[in-house]
Amino acid sequence: MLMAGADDVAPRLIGFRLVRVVGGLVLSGEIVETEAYLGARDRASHARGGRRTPRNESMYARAGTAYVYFTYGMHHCFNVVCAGEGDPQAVLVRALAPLTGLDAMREARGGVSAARDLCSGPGKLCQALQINRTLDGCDLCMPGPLYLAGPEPGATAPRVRRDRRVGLGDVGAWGTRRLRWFVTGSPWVSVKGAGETGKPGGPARRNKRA
DNA sequence: CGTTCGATTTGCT
DNA sequence: GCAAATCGAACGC
Repeated sequence: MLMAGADDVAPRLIGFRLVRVVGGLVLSGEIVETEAYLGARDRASHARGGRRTPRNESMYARAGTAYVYFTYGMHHCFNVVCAGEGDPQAVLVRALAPLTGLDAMREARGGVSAARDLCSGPGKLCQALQINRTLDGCDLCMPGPLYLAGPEPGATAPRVRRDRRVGLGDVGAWGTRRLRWFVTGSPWVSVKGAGETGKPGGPARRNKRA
């Protein structure tokens, strides 16, 4: 299931649970928003052009490996590597509906009180679940400090909507492809470009300098 | 070795 | 709406 193209895995991960075990506590949430990064050909990917560096090495690992990177000098983002070894495709997890360990999440988030603000963004959820580069490269398919679990038994499959990816620079046509998936109407998704208006989504943002 | 910039978040205008 | 925060990776010379 995890070994497939990122645009196939991303929508399927919606509804899965992300589980973090730390300090004897279990912090977890249901995945409600994902984005696919399609590998060497994808201009928005860290592996664009086949780039392979110490930072993105995990993207080239086998399906089910975690890719955690540090950005903007202060935030971490968590991805699920999903293609075959040597094929750097990954799914960015952008938001969770918190399930367990809410108090620990609040503390890790610096006293943020609103549950809505705990995991509604890729940087937020990493802070809430204490995910950092020490977890880069870990196996997400086995119970451990960080792993994936299927939807809760009996859970109804959420209605999913798709839209363009968020926060990209100028990546040409790759900026308009609808490679983001999220639960329709969910209050837990990242606010920015939530796409609940029904329109296709505005023009690609952040085109600094010509 | 210097410069640019980022798969973001937050707070202020 | 817009800019600051903050630092390492990537890239040019």
